[in-house]
Amino acid sequence: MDKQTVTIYDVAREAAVSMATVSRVVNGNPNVKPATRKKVLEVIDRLDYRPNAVARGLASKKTTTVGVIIPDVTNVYFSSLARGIDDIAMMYKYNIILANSDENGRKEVQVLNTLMAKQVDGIIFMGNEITDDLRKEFERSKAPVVLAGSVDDTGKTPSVNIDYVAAVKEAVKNLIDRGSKRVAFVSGPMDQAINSQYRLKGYKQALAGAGIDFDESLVFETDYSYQAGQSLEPALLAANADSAFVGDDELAAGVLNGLTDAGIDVPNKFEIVTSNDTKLTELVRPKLSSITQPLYDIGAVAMRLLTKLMENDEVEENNVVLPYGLMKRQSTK
Amino acid sequence: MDKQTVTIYDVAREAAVSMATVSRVVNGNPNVKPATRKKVLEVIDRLDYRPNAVARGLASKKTTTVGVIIPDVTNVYFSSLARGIDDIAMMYKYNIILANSDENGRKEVQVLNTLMAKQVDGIIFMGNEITDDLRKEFERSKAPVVLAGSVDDTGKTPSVNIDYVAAVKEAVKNLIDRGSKRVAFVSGPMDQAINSQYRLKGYKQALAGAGIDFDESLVFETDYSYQAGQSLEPALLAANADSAFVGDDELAAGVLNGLTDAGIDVPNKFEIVTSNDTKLTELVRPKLSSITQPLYDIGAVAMRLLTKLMENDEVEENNVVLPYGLMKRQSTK
DNA sequence: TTGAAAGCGCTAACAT
DNA sequence: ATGTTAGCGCTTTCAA
Repeated sequence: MDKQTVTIYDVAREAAVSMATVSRVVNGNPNVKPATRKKVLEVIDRLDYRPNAVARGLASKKTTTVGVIIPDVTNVYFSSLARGIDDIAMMYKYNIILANSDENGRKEVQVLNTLMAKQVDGIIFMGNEITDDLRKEFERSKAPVVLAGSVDDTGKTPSVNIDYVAAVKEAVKNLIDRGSKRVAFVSGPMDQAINSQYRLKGYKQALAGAGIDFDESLVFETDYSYQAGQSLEPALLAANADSAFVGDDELAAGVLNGLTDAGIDVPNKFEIVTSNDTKLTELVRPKLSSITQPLYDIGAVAMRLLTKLMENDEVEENNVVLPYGLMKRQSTK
Repeated sequence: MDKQTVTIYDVAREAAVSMATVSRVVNGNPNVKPATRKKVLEVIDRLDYRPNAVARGLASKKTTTVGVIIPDVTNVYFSSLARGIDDIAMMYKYNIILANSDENGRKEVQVLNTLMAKQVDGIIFMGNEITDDLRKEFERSKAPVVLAGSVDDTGKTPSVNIDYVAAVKEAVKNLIDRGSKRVAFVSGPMDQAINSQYRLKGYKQALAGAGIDFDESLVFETDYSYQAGQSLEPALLAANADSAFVGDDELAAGVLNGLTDAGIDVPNKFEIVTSNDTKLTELVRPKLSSITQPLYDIGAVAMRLLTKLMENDEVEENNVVLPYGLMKRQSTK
């Protein structure tokens, strides 16, 4: 009935060798006489034998799959990282189990547990609020964990990022230097360390550098959505802001369009600089000036770091910081 | 050294029952006396026992993971489907192995093989060129395959789509009815059935319905990228087109911006209607009018269909067609 | 309601 | 260079 599955045993019998020998040729072990190898290969081909990765995983305790936790695949920032992760994973013969978390702590812990149950060899985590619960899970995981584009302020978890503080500082300084008197700080949830500990810090440093007092009323905490940005226009104007640093591109696109649709001239009356340099920045008009980040590379380097951790290779630096840049487009003068 | 892994055997010993009993309580088998269940649960908790999904997979021949082949996660159309897939998968306790294919036939076949080697219980395939090689793989797979947002013109593979012919026909008819004399057909690769067999057909039907002769020079075959669209502007004008149907949103955004940046007034001098109704349509200015598709649902329904196939449930219809719509925004009059 | 025991398909010592 | 033989950790008859 069922397409009869061919096992290593069948191959061994047909080729008149032992299972061990078949296993050796399948795994490229050099200790096989060319003649036998040829014979075995011939039988494998004839029977159309395909090794069962699950059985292999049980016996060898390696599944060659890694778990990837992502807030939302639909967000271009994260999917860009994911693409880098998958490409490098494939290069090193790993597969990816992808799970959306919505940055929901409960979901994250739960997913983490099922990934561990599935015996993944490693985990890449994206998400900006590393709660203690989460950190505890990371620690008791025997599979190494790497953060991609996500910070753990304790620095305990290996990670790949850019220097968010410096990047925001520079971006905001530029705004001020060009004459902006009241720079708004528009960010996602402040309970995420990346916003409260890093970006806000860079913002404050830029203000301090210019001798400007920090003004709480210029801080806009919202969620990462286009709509949220769009509806911010009245508040932004009410606060007398004349420019904004924004922590996410979709959010920034919303801010931009909200302003423009209300007749505000960007960049002449209001400048905007965003954070992630996703392709969205090129789609809108005016195009969004942005901090640039090597998105694909953040994912790729994170995966590469993970392979080293999984294979117990030397790792010089557990917290990799990749270079950022500043790209002037049309939303700044 | 190693965090000692707790096995079902340890639990059985500690609870003074057999492995079979432990297995029963773990799997919610009702044939266990409440008292024993309680005792076992208590030991599981105390030892912090976590069932090994790989061992379970080997013994039960079910891995509760499905493979998902996607052209590129970074494309919002596909990532939107992927999100629907993952949510429903999670709801039914499956995990997703996600693999990017770049719609490259060789890669697709290879990925398909590693997914089968990993004993996935089912596969969701996105990608619009189902070659014979691919179809052959589908057939010899014991795991069921479902296409999401992707057509197999032979209709042999279960799938979830909208009626592309009717949708394009209607979109183009609207353009013509509003006065467009020369509607361009801008699509991705023509070796993809969705373009050559479906969309083009709808386009031709609309022309025929209006008594307009098909003009080869109005067909623009390109790749699915923003840049490709942007650089199409001279050709579009040279062909004397006064409107365009475009097969992909990123591509359409490129066409729109290419035109606008060249000083063409959209929609007054040139109308554009796109195909996928991703969030990109709302980001650009003017906003893109589009065929609407229930993107998330296409993924969700595909995954739901797959669960039925995997569990041998009744399936009324193997080729599900979801409703489409037409959304007028600002790129059409 | 519970247990014994035979696998699932493979890897990895260990022998030879 | 090749074979023998334990497992890997679990599910699943089959008996009791």
